[in-house]
Amino acid sequence: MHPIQTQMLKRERQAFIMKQINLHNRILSADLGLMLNVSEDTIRRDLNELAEAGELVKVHGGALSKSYHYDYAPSTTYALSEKTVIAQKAATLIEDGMFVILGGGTTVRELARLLPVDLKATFFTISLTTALQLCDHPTIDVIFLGGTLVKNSQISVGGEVISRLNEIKADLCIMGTNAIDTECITDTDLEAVQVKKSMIKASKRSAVVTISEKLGSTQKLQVCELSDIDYLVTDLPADAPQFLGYRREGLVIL
Amino acid sequence: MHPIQTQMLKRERQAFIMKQINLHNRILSADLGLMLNVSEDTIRRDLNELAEAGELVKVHGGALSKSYHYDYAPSTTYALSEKTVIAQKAATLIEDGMFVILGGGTTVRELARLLPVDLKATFFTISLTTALQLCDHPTIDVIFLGGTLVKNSQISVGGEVISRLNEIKADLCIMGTNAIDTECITDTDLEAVQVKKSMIKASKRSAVVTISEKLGSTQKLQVCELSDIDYLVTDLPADAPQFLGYRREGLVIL
DNA sequence: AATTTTATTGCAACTTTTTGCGGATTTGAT
DNA sequence: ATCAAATCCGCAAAAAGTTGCAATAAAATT
Repeated sequence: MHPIQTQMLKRERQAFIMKQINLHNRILSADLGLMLNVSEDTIRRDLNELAEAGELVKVHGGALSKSYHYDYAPSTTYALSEKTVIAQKAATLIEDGMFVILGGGTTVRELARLLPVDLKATFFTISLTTALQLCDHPTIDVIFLGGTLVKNSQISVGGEVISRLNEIKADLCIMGTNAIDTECITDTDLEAVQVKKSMIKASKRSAVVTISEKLGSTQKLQVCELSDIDYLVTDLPADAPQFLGYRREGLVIL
Repeated sequence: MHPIQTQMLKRERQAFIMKQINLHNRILSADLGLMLNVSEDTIRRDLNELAEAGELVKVHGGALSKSYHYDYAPSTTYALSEKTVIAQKAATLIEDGMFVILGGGTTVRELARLLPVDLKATFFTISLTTALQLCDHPTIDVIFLGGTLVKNSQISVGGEVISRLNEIKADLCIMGTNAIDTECITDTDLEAVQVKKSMIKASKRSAVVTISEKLGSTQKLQVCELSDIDYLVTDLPADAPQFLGYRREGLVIL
């Protein structure tokens, strides 16, 4: 990153700035000043002009690419399209007559929304929003596993839920997760972790649904080992390179 | 989860925070401070700004995803203004430290919405929507009484709920009703009626909330005699002529 | 080519924004 | 009730931005 020697025209300089922006999505005024060997005042004037022309977004300290994803979609589910893909894949795991335990989270809710209309199965859930979604389905049975409600995540936890789960032997359990790496599934809330453990124990098979962004992340509390789950469902194709290290005997990646 | 090295623009930092929030639904200020290598004060200021912009929900210690918040749609509620009046009157029955059982229906949900923000009490409910509404309250405890869900009313019924209710001795029970006349409270759904009976039995005192329109109507299944309830809360003033025939020893009309 | 005009640039003084810190205060959990 | 963590408040330093202006460079005009 050496300073440019020769005298530059304003046009060239601004072209150079745009190149940097498109390359790195961000740039600091101070860095540009050094690179172009002009005062930061000049840089700022350039950035303001380019911002005015809509070429970039000026912020305190530098500028960001217009395509930079700093504008978040409000009031809609994050990464909805990915979650829809996941939900559709996960839905194929459910067959008529099954007993299925569903957890909380927006991905599972999306699954609940996309269940085939003619499916006849029995669902247990600990999530208020998932339960509400399931109530919209005409032919399934829905059983809510009551308990103390965690306000943030709107799921029920506590001994009540766990002892109920101990009485159940379901065919399948589908849950989201906060974090997953090649070793284990982890989460942040102790109570929720307890319940998830029980959900897995109460099911013949367990599926974890998650957007691929979460692959490789870790939280403080362990739900289970990766080997304890039977299906991993993400938005990626099953043969994606991101699954390196995740593949093993007995784990089906969808 | 390694700290970020290079100097970050504020906007980038906030975008990073939003990503974490959307990914993990909740995040601690302390963790963000470590990840981004800035002071917690800065994180808090960011979180407050994002909260102000409606991008997330700020809580003590960190922030939550906005996607977990019950979006109440008041426009769809029939006779909302009457129900609001009722809810406000009924709310006066609840005092700090009480154990309260809440039923389903839009009037009760409205009550849940209008609880004083500083109320400290424990609520039991069988209604998904009432429970969701209660989850928005900062200081109360909420316990959902699980069971088989009735899809159109989104309440749980069945032996499960009833045996749970048998274990509870609450101070107050507040329920809506389908019909009420000078003799008794009646309803249409057998399962729901069973649960209501148990709710009343599980409470020292019982309140029925209903819009005055329903006064004088009758359904096929009896929940209880009018004398079994302690409070009748409607949109009418307590001395309204419509209450002729309803007044009796031990029934307070609000 | 000389000259006028216009635009660009850097500088200095001043304002605003951002950030971290100490201490008072509130909050949440025990 | 008690105690530690989280938050709030004000402040001060550093960084970034703004403005006016003079010097200089580029462009236009004669």
